[in-house]
Order: sequence, then structure tokens, then C-alpha cells
Amino acid sequence: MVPVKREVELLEKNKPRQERAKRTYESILSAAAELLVEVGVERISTNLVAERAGITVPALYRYFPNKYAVLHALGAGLMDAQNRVFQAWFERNMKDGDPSGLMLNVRELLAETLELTRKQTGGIEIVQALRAVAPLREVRLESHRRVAEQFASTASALLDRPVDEVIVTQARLTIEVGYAVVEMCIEDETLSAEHLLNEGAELVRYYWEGLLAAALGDGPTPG
Amino acid sequence: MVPVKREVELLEKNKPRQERAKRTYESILSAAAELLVEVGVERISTNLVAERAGITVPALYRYFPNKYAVLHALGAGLMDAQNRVFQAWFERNMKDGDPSGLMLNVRELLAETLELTRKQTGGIEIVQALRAVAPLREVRLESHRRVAEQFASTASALLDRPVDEVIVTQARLTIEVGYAVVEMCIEDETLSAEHLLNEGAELVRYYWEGLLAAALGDGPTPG
DNA sequence: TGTACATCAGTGAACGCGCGTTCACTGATGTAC
DNA sequence: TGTACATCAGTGAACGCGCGTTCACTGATGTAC
Repeated sequence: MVPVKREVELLEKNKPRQERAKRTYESILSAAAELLVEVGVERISTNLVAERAGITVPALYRYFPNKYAVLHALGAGLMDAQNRVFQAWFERNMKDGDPSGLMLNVRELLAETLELTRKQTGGIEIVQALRAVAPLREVRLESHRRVAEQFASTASALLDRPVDEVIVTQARLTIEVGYAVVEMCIEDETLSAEHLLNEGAELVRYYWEGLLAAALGDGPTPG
Repeated sequence: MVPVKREVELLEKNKPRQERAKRTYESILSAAAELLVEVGVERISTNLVAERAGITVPALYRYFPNKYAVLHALGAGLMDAQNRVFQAWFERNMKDGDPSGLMLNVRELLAETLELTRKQTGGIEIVQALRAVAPLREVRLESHRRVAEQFASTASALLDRPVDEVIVTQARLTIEVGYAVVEMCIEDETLSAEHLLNEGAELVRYYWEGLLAAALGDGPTPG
């Protein structure tokens, strides 16, 4: 069964220019975030969003061509914010280009990403919408790929190996595990976020210590 | 922002009794799986499903009260199938109650789960729907919790520690990482599934070797 | 300074359509005798 | 055996509603002179 291509315009139409317009634009995004929590991605509509934002539907259409574009803007914003958290953490722990401290502070990164995602209204719902809605899938994937590539190039220096497909996979897996931990904290209330953050950080640390030991011990690592 | 409770009837209504009815029931599930791929969870409707299944809408309503119940049946089926794969792998690698071989065969489990999920039409879309649609969230969480609990009790024997919150978290994290690896293989076509399965298995192995070493008193990592 | 005017921002009303859901009904199947 | 009958399975038609989208329009804002 070959999936049907679902091309959807995701870009915004008119950029808000005046102050009033910028407030309207923001109120659309907040309304969408609230409704993502309240009615879910499968029920959200431009009608509902406009009503919640306190504007009429044609006003929404002034800025967004459809509901996917609204979700896209919401998702891209969250991905950017997560990337900024990673970037800040990365630079803070790479003083003088020394990557050796990175693995000791993974918990901090996880905790900060969790805090950010919790603060954003509908944070987890936005992430899940990026996964579940096909036209938005690339937003999350591209964002994670970018972060992973940066991580991979640092890792390649640390392990003294070229940036090949394997190391990119290792980096990407690490990033994805990090986000999985954050999402588990939010999704499953029966789990302790504290324990999850601890264990998530340990998992990543053991992995890279293992990779490092293998690189130092066995020379060129076998697959 | 407190999420509104969205109570939705998820149980099936009449069970199919006659042969003809069982075929109808199955054709509803297949149609739903196909449409999940083609139009997505945000566009799927009972009208579309009935049309694709070759029946009229009231016939669908005979078995399911709404579209959530259809997705629930689809999701529960996939979770059960994944659990059976895990169960078979677990028993196969626990000959005579010895868990020491488990960590050496993680790749096999990941590969089998990947194959199963790929074979199921709309496999990845079903999983993402279970995440993104609030009334279905517990289906996936409960399933993963059950598997994790079994894993935790084995791990507690291995590490000679009681089944406490930490070990349950460790087990659950391991399970969730496993599924994350499988989902990455399907979602991101720019990644090599082979490498991902290798690295996912290594990640899990390093983690539990680390935990075991720590439990044994920081001795050298056993082979 | 005031005001005329261009541009930006948002409205009210309307449309056709697919949605979920229900009804009284017909047709298919299984079984008691 | 045949057939009458109970139950199961599926249909056709209808409903009110919210959906996405567009139109010609009014109102708000900023600026040139």
C-alpha cells in the first residue's frame, strides 16, 4: 500500500506588520496550543481556533492558508526553542573545545528540555502532532537531524573517528533517546520524572563510555 | 491549563457472530489501517472507513460506537502482537530461568518488532495515533508498562535487588528505547535500519552491563 | 500642525460538503422440529 | 428431510451541524505633505 502524497501548503501567507496584527498572530498560536490540549489534533479546526483567538475565521486565513500551517508554526517554534536549549547547553559544556564534560551533564540537558516542553502550552501534544500528521513529520525529523549532526561531529573528534554513517546513527539515536525520556516524563504520570532523568542520563553516559572504551581498546571498531 | 476530560466510549458494541460478520469486522479494521496511511488520523472518519470497507455506515456502527473505538481495536491489536513478539523472545532467551543471555540478543528482538510493525498496514501510523489521540493514550502506556514489569522482575533477579521504583524505571526506559529505535527505522528513511538496530542493541547492552557492574561493586565490566 | 490617502487588519454573510448518528426497514443465516 | 421462525447482519434515507473557504465590505493604522 503506497502512501498517497499529501501536499499541503504549510507556509504562512501575509506576515503580520502592524502591532495589532502581531497580537492577533500570537493569539492564533496560543489558541491552537490550548485547543490541541482540549480537543486534540484530530478535532482541531480553523473555526475553533479563530473562535478561541477572539477573531473571525477570515482573519485567521489572512495569516495561515489552513490548519496544518498553524500546527506547522507551532511545531517549528517548539523545535527551535528545544534547539536553542541544546545549543546553549552544548556551548556551556564545551569550554575551550573540550568535549569530555558533555557526558557528565546530560541530566542537565534533559531537565532543561523537560522544563521547556512543560512550560509550552500543549508542548507534548505539539510533539505528538508533529509525529502523527504526515505533512508535519519532516519538521521534527529535520530538527533532530540538525542537532544530531552537530553532536556527531563532536563525537567524531572525541572518538578520533571520521563522521561516517555509524557515528551519525549513534548521535541521532542519542538525541532521540533524550527526547524519548522527556516525553515519557510528561506522558506517563505513573513514572517519577526525577528517576527518569537520572536513568536517561546514565543510559547515555554508559553508551558513550562504552563506545569510547571500544574505540580506545580495539582500534577501529567492528560493526 | 488543565486538559478537559474527553471521555469516549472505546469498547465494541455487538461482537460479530456469524462468518459474514467476522469478515465485515476485519474489513473495517483493514480499511481503517489503509486510511490511516492515506489520509491520516486527523482526517479519518467513519464515513470514509465504511466506504473503503465496502459497507454502509450503519453497518460499521453495529460493531463500533465511533471512530475512536475503531482506532482502539487497531491499536490494541498491534500492541498485543508486539507483546507476543516480546514474550516469545523472552522465553526463548530465558532457557532454564537464566537471564544472562537476554542482553546478547536484543538486536533480534528489535529486528523482529521492526518486521512485525512494518508488516502491519499503517503500523507506524497506528503507533503515532495511540500517542497523539488522548482517549487512546493509555492503550500504549499500559501495554508498555506490562512488558516493563516483566522485564523488571527478571532484572531484579539478575542484579540481586528488589523490584523498586528505580528498577521499574530502568526497565521501562529500556523498553521505550527499544520501541523508539523501531519507530526511527520506519519514520526516517535517511537512516539505515541495520545500523540503527545494531546501535540500539548496543545502547541497551552497555546500559545493563553498566548497571550490573555498578551492582557488583564497580568491578570490571563482564563480557 | 492637520488631514487626505494608501495600506493593513479584520468582519459579516454565504456556499456546498462531509461529518456523526439514527431510524425503520430488508435480507441472510442458523436451527428446532 | 423440509420449512418455519428467531436471530443476526446490513441497507437506504434522512437529519442537523460544523467544516473549510471565499466574497465584498468596513474599520484601523501609518505617513506624505
